[in-house]
Amino acid sequence: MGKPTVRDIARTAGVSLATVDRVLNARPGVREKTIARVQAAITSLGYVRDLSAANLARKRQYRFVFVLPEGPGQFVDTIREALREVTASSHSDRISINTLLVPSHDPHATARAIHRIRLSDVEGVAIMAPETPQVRDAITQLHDAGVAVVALVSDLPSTKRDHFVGIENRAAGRTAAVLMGRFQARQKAEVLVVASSMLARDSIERRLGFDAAMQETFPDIHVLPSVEGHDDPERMADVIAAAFRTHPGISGVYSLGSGNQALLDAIRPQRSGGSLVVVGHELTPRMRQALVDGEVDAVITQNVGHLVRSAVRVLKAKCDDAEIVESQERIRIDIVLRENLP
Amino acid sequence: MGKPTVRDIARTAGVSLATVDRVLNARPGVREKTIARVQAAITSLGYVRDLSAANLARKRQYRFVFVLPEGPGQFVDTIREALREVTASSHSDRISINTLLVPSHDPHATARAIHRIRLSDVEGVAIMAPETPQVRDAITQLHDAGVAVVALVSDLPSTKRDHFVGIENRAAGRTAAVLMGRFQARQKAEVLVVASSMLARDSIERRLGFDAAMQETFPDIHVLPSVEGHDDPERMADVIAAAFRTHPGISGVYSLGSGNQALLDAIRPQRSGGSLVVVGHELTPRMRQALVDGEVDAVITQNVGHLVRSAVRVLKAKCDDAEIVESQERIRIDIVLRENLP
DNA sequence: GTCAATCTGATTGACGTACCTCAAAAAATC
DNA sequence: GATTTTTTGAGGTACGTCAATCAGATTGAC
Repeated sequence: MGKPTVRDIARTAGVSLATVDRVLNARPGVREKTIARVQAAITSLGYVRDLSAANLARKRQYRFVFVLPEGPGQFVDTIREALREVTASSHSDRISINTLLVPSHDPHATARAIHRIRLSDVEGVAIMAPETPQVRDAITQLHDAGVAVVALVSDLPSTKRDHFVGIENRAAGRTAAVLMGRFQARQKAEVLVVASSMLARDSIERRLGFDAAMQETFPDIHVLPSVEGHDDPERMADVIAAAFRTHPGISGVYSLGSGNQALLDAIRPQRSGGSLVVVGHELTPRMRQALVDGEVDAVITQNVGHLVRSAVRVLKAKCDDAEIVESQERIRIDIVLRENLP
Repeated sequence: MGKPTVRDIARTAGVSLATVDRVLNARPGVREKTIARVQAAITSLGYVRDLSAANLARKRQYRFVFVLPEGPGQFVDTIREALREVTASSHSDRISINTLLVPSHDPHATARAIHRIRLSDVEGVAIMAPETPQVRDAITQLHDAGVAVVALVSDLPSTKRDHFVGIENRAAGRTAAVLMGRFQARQKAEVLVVASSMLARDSIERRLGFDAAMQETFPDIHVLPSVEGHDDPERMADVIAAAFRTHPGISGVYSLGSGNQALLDAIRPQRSGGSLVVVGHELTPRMRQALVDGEVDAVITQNVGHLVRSAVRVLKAKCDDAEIVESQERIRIDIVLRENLP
């Protein structure tokens, strides 16, 4: 005997198909007592509704929108690339994905873009944006319209988002710290922290984690105040050069953000005989190359493919209001060395 | 307009539904010319067959069998646990999974178990076992009967397996080496390698990778010949004690296998004032605890949840003969420190 | 006991595909 | 040109569920 169907439930509960249907889909017009009878039959038979048949019957479409920053940036590029892949392959699961690019660092534009989403045309939205009042309001509106919302990469904790898909950046910072500390040749060392403000919250959390872990585990390592390059190669070169001039003993560089091109270029001339440990975030093509070339020693990253797929799965689960498989959706903090490059 | 259906194809190709059906399902009785016409219509319309509707119509069931070693061992336990989860949640995707436990290290029993699988009742098999002639023959039989076969955790490269789901153990060994080397406080060091023969091939490959990377990157570190504990706590204690007596300078221990309980117990008494770097494989509950307690410095592992889900997805894809999303199915070599414990 | 409101049953037609049959048309063979 | 073979068409049923209708039954209020 195959899996039990609605027919079997109807039979064992002693009701008609129509009633079973009403119960299953929480439609009105069934007495409490009858509902209970049907529920009992369902559990006793171990019935699980055939979602694909159901979706077929109701011509269900999952329409999701991903709101991503538009600006240049290899990390966002890898995410967009992963999203393209997922978009193509999830076509067959009745899932259609649209991508909305908004200028980064422009909360108003982000909020406007979200507002422009035709609520009746969309079941779920994934948002990668810094948390600002404008964005918060926009998310509230989405949520109140019954649209599922997940925060991507950077959490939006004080909004009505349903879920956060991304890594815990504090732990990522701690991880970076431990690698930085253990990779140092000497106990005493000076480490430079470079910020490139992508998503403010992420950088701050990483920095906090980094400092905390450093202090706990490597009290002899001196972490310098962070310097910022503001995505400008020339400025970055100046800032880095200045830092190395002031602190000739620097033996480690930790890059908080993901815009690493300028930083890597700026560091290169500073490498003297001594070994310099470089730790950064996000496995972009550039960082991959840097690992291979030995320019960077470790990259803390998150699997963007997993990230995007997880976001889609979570959105879908929210729409079906199904359970989320926590262990599957937890994004791991990946440590990538040259040796375990994926 | 929605997605094109078979009807649309029939219309634009100027043939009947039956013919489209014959073409789609590669049934005989259609002229080459007509097939071409239908194919043209399919591509021009961008038709993608609705798999869930198709599966519904053909009452398709994916019946998979996982052949796993039975013996004790926390690593296999975690796999079984992950498999239980997947089994439960994939019920709704027409996927039913049975687990077959066979005594580990018994190639004949493994082969017998595989032979006992009723070929007509199964679409795919995932096997975690060492490669032996008996197993190879059994897999050949499966393959010839049209059953999809994937090797799990440990590859079976010279068999007719369709796919391997697991990490590249050589790279895992290299990764372990680099961590071991960089975590050492001094350049000169002695490292003990401990084997616990789980799946022979894996250990050998890890060892090869470990040695190679050590030699390349840390020529000053002396890697001792590996010692074996044979899963026997007392023996392990003796062997370890002996090693530390002979080489008092040991400052690193690398455990190749996954049976780490006995090893950890054996190491504890040997810890003197000097720092001892311990690197092992597989994030079992015991290893997790050891990381938290600082008994172990790094664990090279693979995400067992991902592993099992990937195996299922691959088996399903083979059955549908659909494309495999390589990037999704590549199992990463995870480096786990205390700081990035998932 | 009547009436209305509330439940329930029976039935039907989708959804997109698979698979089957039977007959008609076209092509190949002689 | 007649015969056989191959190809195609038309149509139906089924899969498990949803959604809708309409008629019938039960309930509760008065």
